[in-house]
Amino acid sequence: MWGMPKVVDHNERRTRIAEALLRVAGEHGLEAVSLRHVAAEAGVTSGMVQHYFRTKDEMMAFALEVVRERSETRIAAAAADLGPDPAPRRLLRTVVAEVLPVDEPRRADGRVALAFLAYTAVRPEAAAPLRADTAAMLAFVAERIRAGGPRPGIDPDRAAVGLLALMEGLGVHLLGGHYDARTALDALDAHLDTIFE
Amino acid sequence: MWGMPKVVDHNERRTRIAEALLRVAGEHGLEAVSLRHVAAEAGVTSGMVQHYFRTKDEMMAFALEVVRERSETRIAAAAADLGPDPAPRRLLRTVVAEVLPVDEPRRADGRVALAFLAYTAVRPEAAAPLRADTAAMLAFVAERIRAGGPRPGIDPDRAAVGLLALMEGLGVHLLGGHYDARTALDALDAHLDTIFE
DNA sequence: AGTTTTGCGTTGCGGTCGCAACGTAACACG
DNA sequence: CGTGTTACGTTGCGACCGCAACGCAAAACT
Repeated sequence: MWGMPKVVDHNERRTRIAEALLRVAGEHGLEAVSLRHVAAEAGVTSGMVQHYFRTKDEMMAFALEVVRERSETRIAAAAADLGPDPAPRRLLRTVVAEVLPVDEPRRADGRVALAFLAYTAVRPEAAAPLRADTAAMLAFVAERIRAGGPRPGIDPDRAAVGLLALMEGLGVHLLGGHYDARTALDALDAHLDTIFE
Repeated sequence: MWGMPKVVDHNERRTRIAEALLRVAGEHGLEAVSLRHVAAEAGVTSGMVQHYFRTKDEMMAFALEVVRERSETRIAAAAADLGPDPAPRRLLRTVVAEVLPVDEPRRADGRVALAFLAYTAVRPEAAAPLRADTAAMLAFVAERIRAGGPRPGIDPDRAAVGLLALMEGLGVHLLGGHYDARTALDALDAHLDTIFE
């Protein structure tokens, strides 16, 4: 990345702007996301935002990408904290619990994710990366279930679908304040009990 | 065109406008919901919309109420179709499957519900009715599980949380096109297998 | 040194937004 | 028959929107 008139990490600026977008979206929803608003949150001029994103849709798509990478990183870190070769059940429980919106930072991320979910539901062309993400997670979870000695009669692929759906649903309900973190975690553990011995 | 200038069913008009709002939201998301747009969809002037809803927030809140009542009606109808005293497991499976976005009309409703979920996540003051709704469902499901002879070791309240979360998650994933209806229904049945004999 | 390229700010245009204000027509009621 | 009330329609204002256009400074290349 050499030889450009000004030495600026293009991608880093885009990321910084996208993070401002995510902050705005986490607080007031995606409908509050405008070029000027995001620019103000990022502490730059709206002209600069337009310099790094030719269109708003482009900015949105990039922000969605940032969200995905961020949660991927977070999950990987949580998994790494368990040390090498953790027991599958413990791994899955840790990863899922890590994503659940149980404290404010995680709730903010959850609100952003929910907003983008509704966003992609109406713009199918932007939903592809999310689909790929879930497919990867599905394969990973199924593999871990297989490796963890599931109860007899448990189909790992089916169980993976169930576990991820449970995670999503618990997240949504937690965000809505329908019950507290303990209730959600208890339900998670009870579900894991039905998969593993 | 008959004489009605004075004698008008206030609530019926509000509902008709709200339904137009839901159609707009289902197609283009909540951010496309504006007074003029909703008015056009409803085939009335924007002035009339303002006559029935003093503010946009008021219109939103009413529309949310309509969504809730509508799904409540739909669920009750599905339950009634099973005749008197249906087996709890069959009841629960029918009700949950009824709500899953497996065909276009249900997908449209699902998109609306998802949009409002993201909406209330950022406007906590509008989330109360949703919370009450889930609480009622939770109680109903737990009671049905209790009545259906759950497997030993199953706590009905915990299981109710799990089942409703699974339903929510399967719905979201179906909306995103992450897998097809059969996969979701298989996961649902597998989950019910872990609750009942 | 001069040219080019890039980074970034400023301005403003056409459009849409929520909403208040006002006008009007048809009824209800005295 | 006049008066108030309800049910709309119309207009327009101030704010905000995305985005194009243009200007300019500074760094890189020749």
